[in-house]
Amino acid sequence: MPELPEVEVLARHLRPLLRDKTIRAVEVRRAKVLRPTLLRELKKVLVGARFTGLSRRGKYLLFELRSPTAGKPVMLLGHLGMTGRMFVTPKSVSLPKHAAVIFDLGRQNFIYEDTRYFGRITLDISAVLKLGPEPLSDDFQPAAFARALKRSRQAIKVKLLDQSLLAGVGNIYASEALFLAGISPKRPANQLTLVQVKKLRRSVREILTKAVAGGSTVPLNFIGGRSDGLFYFGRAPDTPDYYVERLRVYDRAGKPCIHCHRPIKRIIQAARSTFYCPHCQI
DNA sequence: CACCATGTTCCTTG
DNA sequence: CCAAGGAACATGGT
Repeated sequence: MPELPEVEVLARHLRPLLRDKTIRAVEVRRAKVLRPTLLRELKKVLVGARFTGLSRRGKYLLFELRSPTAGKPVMLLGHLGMTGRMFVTPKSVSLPKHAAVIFDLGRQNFIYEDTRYFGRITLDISAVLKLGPEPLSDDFQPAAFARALKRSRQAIKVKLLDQSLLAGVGNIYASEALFLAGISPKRPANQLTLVQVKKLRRSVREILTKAVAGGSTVPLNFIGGRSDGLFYFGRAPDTPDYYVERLRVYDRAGKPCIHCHRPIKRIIQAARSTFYCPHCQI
C-alpha cells in the first residue's frame, strides 16, 4: 500500500494505538523481513520495551521504544514494500495468511502483514540515512533539487523515484505529479528549466498533500482483506458514490485525458509503468 | 498460460 | 569511480 501519503496516514492511525503499549512477546513467521537483524537480537531488544513515539521518513516508519533495562531509546524501522500492512487488532481476530511479525501487546496484537514479503521490520536504520529531503518540508528546496537534476540525463520520471534525491515519491504519484506539472516523463532531467523544476516541485507537494488529506478522511479498515485499495480513493461527501477516484493519469492507459480528451499512453521506464498524456505533457 | 502489480537492492554493462 | 538498465525477491489478480 505504500507511497508517502499511505505511510503518513498509517503513521497517524497507529500512533495513538501504540503509544505506551508494551511488547510482551514477538512472533516472527517470516524471518526474511527482519533482514539484516537476527530473530534473537530482535527479541532481546524489543520484548519488554514500550512504544514511545512513531514518525515517518519517506516511505519508512520509525518506531521509538524504551525498555526498562536499556538507557537510550531503541529505533525500529518499518517499510511496507509493495503489499505490506500494519494494524492493531484484538487478539480474538484471526491472523491474516501472510502475517510476518506479530507483536503481543497484551489484549491486542500489533501485526505486520505482507503478501509478497518485500517489506521489512528491522533494527537496521541505515536506509533512512541515505534518503533525500522530505517533499513536504522546507528541506525540499528548488535550488538543490535543480542542481541534482542537472547532473543527470536520466528521464525525469526515473529521477522522481530516486529516494536519495527526494524521499517518498513512488510510481503512482510520480506519474500524477508530472501530469499536473505538464512535463513529459521522458524528458531528460538535465533539460528541465528552472521554471519547470519549480513547477514540478510545487506539483509533487500538491499531489502528496492532497493524497494525505484524502486518505485521512477515508474510514480506513486495516483489518479487512483489501484495505489498500482505499488509499487511492477519497471520500466524496456530496456524491452519491461513497468514494471518488482521485488519480488523474495513473492506470488510465487508453482512456481520455481529462484535459484534452486524447488517449493516455502507457510506457515502460526503468522497468516500471508510466502513464502520461503526450499532448499535455511536453 | 500470459502479463501485471504502490519497492528496493544487487549485478552487469558501458 | 559513475550512470543506466535489468533481474531478483514472492504472491496474487485478471
